[in-house]
Amino acid sequence: MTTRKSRTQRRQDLIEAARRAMIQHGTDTVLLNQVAEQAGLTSGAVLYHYPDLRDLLLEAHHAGMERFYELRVRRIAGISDPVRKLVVTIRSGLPTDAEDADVRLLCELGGAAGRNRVYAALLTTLYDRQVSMYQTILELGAAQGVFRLAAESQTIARNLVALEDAYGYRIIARHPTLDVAEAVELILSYARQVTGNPLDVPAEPAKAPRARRASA
Amino acid sequence: MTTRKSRTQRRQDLIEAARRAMIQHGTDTVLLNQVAEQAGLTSGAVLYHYPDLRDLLLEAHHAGMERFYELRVRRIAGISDPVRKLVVTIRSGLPTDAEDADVRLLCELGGAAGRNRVYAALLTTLYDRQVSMYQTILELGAAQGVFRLAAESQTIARNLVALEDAYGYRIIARHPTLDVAEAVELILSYARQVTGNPLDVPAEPAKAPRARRASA
DNA sequence: CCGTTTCTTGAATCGAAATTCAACAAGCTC
DNA sequence: GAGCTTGTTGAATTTCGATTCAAGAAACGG
Repeated sequence: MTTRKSRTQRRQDLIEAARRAMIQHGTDTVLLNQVAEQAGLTSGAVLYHYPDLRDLLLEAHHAGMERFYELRVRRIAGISDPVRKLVVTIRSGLPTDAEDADVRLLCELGGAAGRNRVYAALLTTLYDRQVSMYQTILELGAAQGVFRLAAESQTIARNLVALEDAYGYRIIARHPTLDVAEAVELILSYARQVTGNPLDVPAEPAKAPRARRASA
Repeated sequence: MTTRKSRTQRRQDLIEAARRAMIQHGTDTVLLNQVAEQAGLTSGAVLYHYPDLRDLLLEAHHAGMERFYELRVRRIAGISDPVRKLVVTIRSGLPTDAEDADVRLLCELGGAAGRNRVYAALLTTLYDRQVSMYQTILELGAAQGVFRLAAESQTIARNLVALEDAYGYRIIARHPTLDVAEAVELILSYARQVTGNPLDVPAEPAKAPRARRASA
């Protein structure tokens, strides 16, 4: 039936399938068969590659996180203006909408982190990396005299990431009056106060949006 | 074996048992037997009172949320000084530590909200109520001339609640360098900037801490 | 006390999903 | 293209938890 594939290729496929399955059915309610279905295989085949489903789920979460972070890094890679850089970073930290697959997965992870130390560690790492990212931007801007920081860069950076996270949850939970645009404004309100910069950057023309797997 | 109890009393017990069980095993991986065990009953008895386990879980989440909110309201009930009020409110929005039962349950809820509309609605309501709470405090302080608000009260209130939420998650996930005291400082940093008030309030002497059920 | 209602148990049943495994197919090497 | 390795299936088996239910114990009202 299904064409045979190389070990590494199939594992990659399975990780993607697991991501999709988890977003649809939940990190710890997803069934082996649901992952198999997403991959277009049978449960036996999945088990052949991952004798313990939990290993696969962990790898999938890891990959999802990595992808999310890498995407953000890539988005600001070419930008030199600190103001523009900061604004784009803020925008890239929020889900595109309530269906955003990457962020939904992260929310899932957040819920499980209270019970699962490995997931907790994963999220902690992501948080810290994002803080560093902001910190770099802030200090660069300060060095160039564009920002006049009203607190330590770490404090600001931590708060910025915290705001992103929290609004991510709200958006995923479909808050009726708190959409993406509103969340951006709320975070910008803080960022303006604390950088002493109006942060006037026109909205980008909508480019290719981030992958949206949860087509349910 | 177990002593017989009145309908309402037993239902109350079951809600508490469900709370404990969910914190230990996860909102949507908790087993009927685990709830029964927490209640010191058999699965049959649980089913007698709640033919559908999901109803019980929902009530338990609802009760947990209500308790969390009510506790916060009660904490600031007697305080008239807006500065003190604001600071106490900020402190009461964070978990006492990584084991804090109430907040762990809320995090669970957050993770499930992406898939479960009812849970999402529950959290949205809680968020909005907390925003109102802050908004009242902020406007009262502004009216008294103690605060000089640097943005709309709703904007500030939304950001304050968002920060609390996010740091709650970090603390529950045991971030190694972001403990409760640090989180309070981070939020206060924002609150100071935006109220134009130094918010100098000595730490309360540790009173009876919030219930900590997750003794696992 | 006696009968009734309410609550609880424990064992039996049912169902769903995980796990195992023999057979088979598709590449790969020489 | 024969023989080996690797990947995949599908059905059988096992496991585990939910569900049902007959029976019994505790309160309660007269």
